[in-house]
Amino acid sequence: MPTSDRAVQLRKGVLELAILAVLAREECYAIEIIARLDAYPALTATPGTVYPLLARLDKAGKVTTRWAEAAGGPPRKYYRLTKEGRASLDDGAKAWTALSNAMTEVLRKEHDA
Amino acid sequence: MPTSDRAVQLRKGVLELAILAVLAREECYAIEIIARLDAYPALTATPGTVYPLLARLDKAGKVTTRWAEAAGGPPRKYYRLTKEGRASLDDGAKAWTALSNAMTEVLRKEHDA
DNA sequence: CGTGAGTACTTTGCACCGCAAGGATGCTTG
DNA sequence: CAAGCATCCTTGCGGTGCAAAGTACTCACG
Repeated sequence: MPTSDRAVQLRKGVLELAILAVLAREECYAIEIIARLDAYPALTATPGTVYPLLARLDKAGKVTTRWAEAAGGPPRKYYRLTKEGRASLDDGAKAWTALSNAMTEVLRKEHDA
Repeated sequence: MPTSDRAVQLRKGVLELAILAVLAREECYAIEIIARLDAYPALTATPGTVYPLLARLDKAGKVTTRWAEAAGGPPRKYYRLTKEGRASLDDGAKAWTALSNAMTEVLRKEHDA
């Protein structure tokens, strides 16, 4: 196990949000996304996680894809946020904030008390 | 909004932590825990979630249980945090903080940018 | 030319979690 | 005793993250 089992569970649902956020900045291809997330140690993700997730986003209409030839390597599949994707990101950011605030409060009131 | 709701996914792994935090304050029985969590709108949980979760905590040695007669109702099963449970809570709180900080940062840098 | 290294995409199968729905039991009150 | 409430527990489904393995394209080098 690369990370504790708890971290795996905590990440559920969060990675989708993180990826939407990354794509909000600019169009990316999968490995680029993974590299960006790697900048945040708690958010590292593997291809086995990211590719199915991107496929889901595509199917849900939250992103569009386009193939582009790359110099010195196989073609890359770029993902771009749609309006729906942007709305989903905004929505998710609110849900995250609500959850984050609730947890901060419960940990402070109950745990530290 | 069955299980496909984003909030449902975001909650994964978080509820265990929230329950450990509640039990850190004082011994509780299941319905009491649910009521406490209800004070935090983002953390409401149903019996179908809480009972299996508590059974897991028990099996993992993070809590101990004891039956107590209750005036005006069936006996209640009280859950109390063990040392391991306390350690798991401290550990989880750190993992949560790390994830929370990472998400806050990624949302700010990528989303708002 | 062909072999290997590096880049990039995809699929499969497993383990875990939250939840709705339903069921079982004990205590109280009319 | 019947109705109602409080409390506990189980089953089955859908969704997610992950490791592992597989495919395909390009370039460098002998």
